[in-house]
Amino acid sequence: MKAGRYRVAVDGVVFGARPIAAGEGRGLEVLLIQRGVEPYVGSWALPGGLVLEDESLEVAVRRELLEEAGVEPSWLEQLYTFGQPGRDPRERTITVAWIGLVRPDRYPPSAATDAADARWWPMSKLPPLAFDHAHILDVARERLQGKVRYQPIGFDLLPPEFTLSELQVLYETILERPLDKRNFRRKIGKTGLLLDTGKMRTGGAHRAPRLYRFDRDRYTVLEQQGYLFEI
Amino acid sequence: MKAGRYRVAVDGVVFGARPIAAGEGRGLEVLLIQRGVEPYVGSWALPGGLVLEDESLEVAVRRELLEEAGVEPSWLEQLYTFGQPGRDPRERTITVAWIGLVRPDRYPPSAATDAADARWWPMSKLPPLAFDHAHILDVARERLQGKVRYQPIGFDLLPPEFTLSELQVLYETILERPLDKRNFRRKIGKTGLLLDTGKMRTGGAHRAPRLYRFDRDRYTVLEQQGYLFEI
DNA sequence: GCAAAAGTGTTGAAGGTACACCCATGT
DNA sequence: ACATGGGTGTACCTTCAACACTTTTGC
Repeated sequence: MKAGRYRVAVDGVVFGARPIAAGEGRGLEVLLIQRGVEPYVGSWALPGGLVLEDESLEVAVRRELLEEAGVEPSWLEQLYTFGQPGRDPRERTITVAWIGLVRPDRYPPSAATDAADARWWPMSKLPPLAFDHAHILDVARERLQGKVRYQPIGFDLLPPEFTLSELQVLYETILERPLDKRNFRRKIGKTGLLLDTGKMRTGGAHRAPRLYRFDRDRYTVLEQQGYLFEI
Repeated sequence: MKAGRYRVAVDGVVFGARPIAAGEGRGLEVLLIQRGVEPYVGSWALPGGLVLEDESLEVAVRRELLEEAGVEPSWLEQLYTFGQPGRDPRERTITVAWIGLVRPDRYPPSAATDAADARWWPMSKLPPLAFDHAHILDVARERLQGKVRYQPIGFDLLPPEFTLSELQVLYETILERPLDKRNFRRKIGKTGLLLDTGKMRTGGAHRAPRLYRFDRDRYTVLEQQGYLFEI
């Protein structure tokens, strides 16, 4: 047994969620592409591909996500590296998996992009996945649930302006448990990271809710001062 | 620019700590090896090496740690993958870094092993490191500080039987801040994960402290029930 | 007997959880 | 007018932080 050189790939687990009416429970979605080549031709898979010679891992995954699925995640971080021999039937391939979030206003569901075979799948109704991608996706879901509680990444899943109910439903969706409305609002309010735009969302069937905006600049400042976001 | 095959390595950041008398403050230590070949010959580096053709990443890092430094970590998890082009001056090498803990009773400091050029270095007085290993070590230190608070891995740094003061000093060392003795004892006690051995450590210069043992089996059970350890 | 570490409880502050009603709007 | 989601405050309980003295042992 000797050391060799192996193919090195990156895969991106990109989650998205559209502004969902409370109660509707559309749920979290993940971006998958349909494979056009062997192996697993026709199967759905995480977008990704081989790392080019002069690019970093992060540049590689961003390039692949843009080429294959037309998305540019507003948040992206390395998830885990999967390197089990045999995970790719052709040849040993080590893949560095990344986890990312995409705002729906940047990537409308089922929109026409050059990636005709990319689409969002609800996490509750996934197709069979190629390679060990089901496992990777599972690791990603757990990481997202942990991460969202102490880093304000939920905002990367919402349009720039959103209502408190939308934010709450999003957190409930990710955490897979209900949250108390009044406690949630108090907690979010106390962070001081929400800006009241003064605007209302009109046109809904009921009382018009206030629209808020995430104060990203303020978070950057607070973060450097050691501030800990927590929900 | 095209995709190629790259060298894939694993590196282990192994932390250790000997039972330290309170106040002595010996601090956390990390295991380094002195390089015998170019590049960076004579420099200190993290133990590690290339992944063999039929081994998983975890097997590879365990093998390298045993071969190069003679240690078998009682806790080990993947840290991060570093793949910046140019991080190895010879040829592009992607390294999957791991973080581990070793109990001192398994690996006496400066003991003679077949790894003559391996030794513990105090985190406060590190030598210059080869490659980007200083950066990797920094990432590992932060991860350890975060991890130790909500996973009972501190016990992997102590001998099987230890005193509460030793445990507290260990936590203070890792977290780099003092802890209140009474609050610490209450918190640790409430987890129900410590077994009183009934024994005392005699031979010390002062009042003999009780010896405790970590109840690993009980933790395994509690963990599966969703129990969250927290200090 | 003294120096040094072991061991032990209480109190006040803060934060978390549970809970119910009125308000505004569109149909 | 009614159905639906928007929006608000309080009381209780749990948890966290701060704090000082007695006990045991070796020298």
